[in-house]
Amino acid sequence: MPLQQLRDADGPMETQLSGCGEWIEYDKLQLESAASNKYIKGTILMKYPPHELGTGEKVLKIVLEESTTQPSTSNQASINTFIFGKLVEDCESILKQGDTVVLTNFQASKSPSASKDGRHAFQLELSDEAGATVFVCSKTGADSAAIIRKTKVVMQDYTYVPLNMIKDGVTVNVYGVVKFFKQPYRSKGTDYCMTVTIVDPSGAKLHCVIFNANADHLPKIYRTGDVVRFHRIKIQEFNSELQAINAPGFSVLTFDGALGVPATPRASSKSYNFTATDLQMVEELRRWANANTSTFKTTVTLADVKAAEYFDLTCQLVAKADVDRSAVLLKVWDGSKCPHPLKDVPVERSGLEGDASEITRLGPLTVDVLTYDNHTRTAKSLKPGTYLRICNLHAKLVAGSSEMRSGCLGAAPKMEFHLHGGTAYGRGIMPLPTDCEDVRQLKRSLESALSSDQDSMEDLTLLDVLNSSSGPSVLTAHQHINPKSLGEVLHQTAPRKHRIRAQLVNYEPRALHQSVKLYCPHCRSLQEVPDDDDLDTWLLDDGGARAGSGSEPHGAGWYETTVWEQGDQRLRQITIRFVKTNRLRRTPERSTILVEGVSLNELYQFSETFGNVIPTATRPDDLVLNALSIPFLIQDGKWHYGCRRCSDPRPVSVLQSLTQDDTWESSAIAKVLGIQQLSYVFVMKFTLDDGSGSLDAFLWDGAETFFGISAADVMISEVLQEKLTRIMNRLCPPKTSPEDYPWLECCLKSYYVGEGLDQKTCYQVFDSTLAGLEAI
DNA sequence: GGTTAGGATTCG
Repeated sequence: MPLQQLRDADGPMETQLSGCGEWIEYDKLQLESAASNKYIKGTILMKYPPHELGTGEKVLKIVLEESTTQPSTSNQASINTFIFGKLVEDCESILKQGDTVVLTNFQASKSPSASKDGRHAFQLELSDEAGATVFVCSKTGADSAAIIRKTKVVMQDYTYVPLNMIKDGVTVNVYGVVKFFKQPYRSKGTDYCMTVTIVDPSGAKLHCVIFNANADHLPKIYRTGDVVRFHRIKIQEFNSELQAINAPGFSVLTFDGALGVPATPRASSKSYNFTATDLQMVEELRRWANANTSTFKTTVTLADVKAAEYFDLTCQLVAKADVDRSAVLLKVWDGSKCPHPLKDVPVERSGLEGDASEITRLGPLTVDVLTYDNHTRTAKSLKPGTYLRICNLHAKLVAGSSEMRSGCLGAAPKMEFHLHGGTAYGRGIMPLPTDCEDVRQLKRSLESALSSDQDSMEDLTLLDVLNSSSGPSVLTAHQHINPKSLGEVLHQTAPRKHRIRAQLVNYEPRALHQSVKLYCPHCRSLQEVPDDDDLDTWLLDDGGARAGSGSEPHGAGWYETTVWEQGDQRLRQITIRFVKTNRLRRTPERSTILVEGVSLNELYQFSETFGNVIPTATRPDDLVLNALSIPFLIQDGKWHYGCRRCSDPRPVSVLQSLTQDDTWESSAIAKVLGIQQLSYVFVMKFTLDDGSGSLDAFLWDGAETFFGISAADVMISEVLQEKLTRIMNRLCPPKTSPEDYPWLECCLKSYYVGEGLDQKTCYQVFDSTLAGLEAI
């Protein structure tokens, strides 16, 4: 209820306000968007006549004084307060000078008149759009008791002016499609600034300048073509053209301009009004803009960049380095290969911030971007791995200096990428959130680039892990290759494929359970499978310690909750949430449960009974996954882990989207939860010897085919673990002299790892399968 | 009730 009256008869004001949060004094106010858990109190010192905006919406200005009991000399003691929209009508008739009011869900912004009127440096802005409530405690209780109203929460009906209808001097609401924008940058004054040009089907365009002390409150525009909704922009004339500037109560929503993607508003404030009419408006503008694509820039990737062109690049940061005082180097990639010869910016490897193996692995696809002047500040703040849009990047062709010196005209000039200083043409670097449409598309390009790179002959990551860690015949898929001796193999350059015949004289790890690792197909890193002791500790630390916070997250109707106490060493509260589904038959083995506060033993027990078990933890407003060192899902007894580097975990509530259908596959669960699943792989090192030479070869990719056993299954099956032991004992028999070891035939491929003098040749067993396993 | 900017390439 936007306006409520409090009566003395109903008890002390403080009691009546319980539930409105905490009282905040004027000098503790902060520049934040509406804080729902705080209220502010004051006496009405002045009340001005309401004023109408060009939108038809009313504004009421009142001045509040902190306290009537303690006279204060502080200029913080009175504060300008602006009330917008539907709330004005009620406040205008009910509020009287001298009344005490309490305000919630207000927004504090800088007061531009503070230096003149000597009042508080901030002002308060209230609108029902932001959920503001005004409580009034009238002195003349008898009179106003008659006008207590039960006002319904009626949202303001906003009117939007077509861009060709706007007039000088009015404050209006508009919708438009972004034709040009400069991303937020620091102005020479006190605020961040952003300029936006919008267009609409009326054919007119409007230049807008938006300021805010907090860059987060500026429009979240990611690209031209985005749709924006501005509330309360003031129209004024500049250089004989109309321009818009943010007016008091300004708010903005931004939408992706693509057809068919969800119209999810990116808001400048925590609460906003969004109706079905808005949705129609967004869709209409999207249709119009997409039918007139000629007005917007086309997407350019590194593969299709032209010489001397300025373009916007959507990419991921791989590494960065300071070059000098005015330049920072960014190494970026977008999954495509730039066809031009590239100029590399010389920097010390030690000066590069970023994952060394990533820098090496992605090297052939990365480009060097030099950023200058004002952009170095942004560039320095970026973390490798961040997704970026670099706007107005200059693809510059430069003749190589050595070619110039040797007079070798005609030598291919090299391409350099510069982000020049200044903000002209929207120049700048913008980190993109991982959930935006452009990043989704970029990730697909990066993934496909990685998977087509799978066959490349280098894999530093794998080698790093192996170096730091502590008969039967074999059928090969390449019978057409003539077998070679290991002596010959050792004398040939890499990369090359060979078929060999040798004895397995040693293998590692000897403890076979250590041969199963977790592998991320995205970043290609390997990690150990967590052991039980660690898991038990992490589970109780992560889940158990916080369990029992009591309150159930909001909107929790999609599961049923059961809670009980468990008293072993320390008292724990176990929470089980049974996810409701549309299924007629709900059997435990087809059910999904969310568990919290459980020990490892209990987790094992639940996973034996229930089909899907998801360990969770409670946060104040949400149910979340635990740290990714804990499995995010146990499905049919299989423990699924997520990659800490490549996952972007979402609140567990997103699982609701699965309750409508039957797709409770681990991959579907991982996808909605934002988890990059790790797969179980075998990783072993075979020492092979055929008398002519000896070498170490890795067995991993293809190891499941080699053994005919799945690495994930071997984790949960003692039978398979015993079988693997028997296989290895057959291939490399203990208590037997080496000359009696069986001979294996298999395929080997060689590849280089490292650079320069550190380069070495490695070998990998591939495309090979053990035969005669039935007998083992 | 309004300083900042007010789209307009390029030193590197």
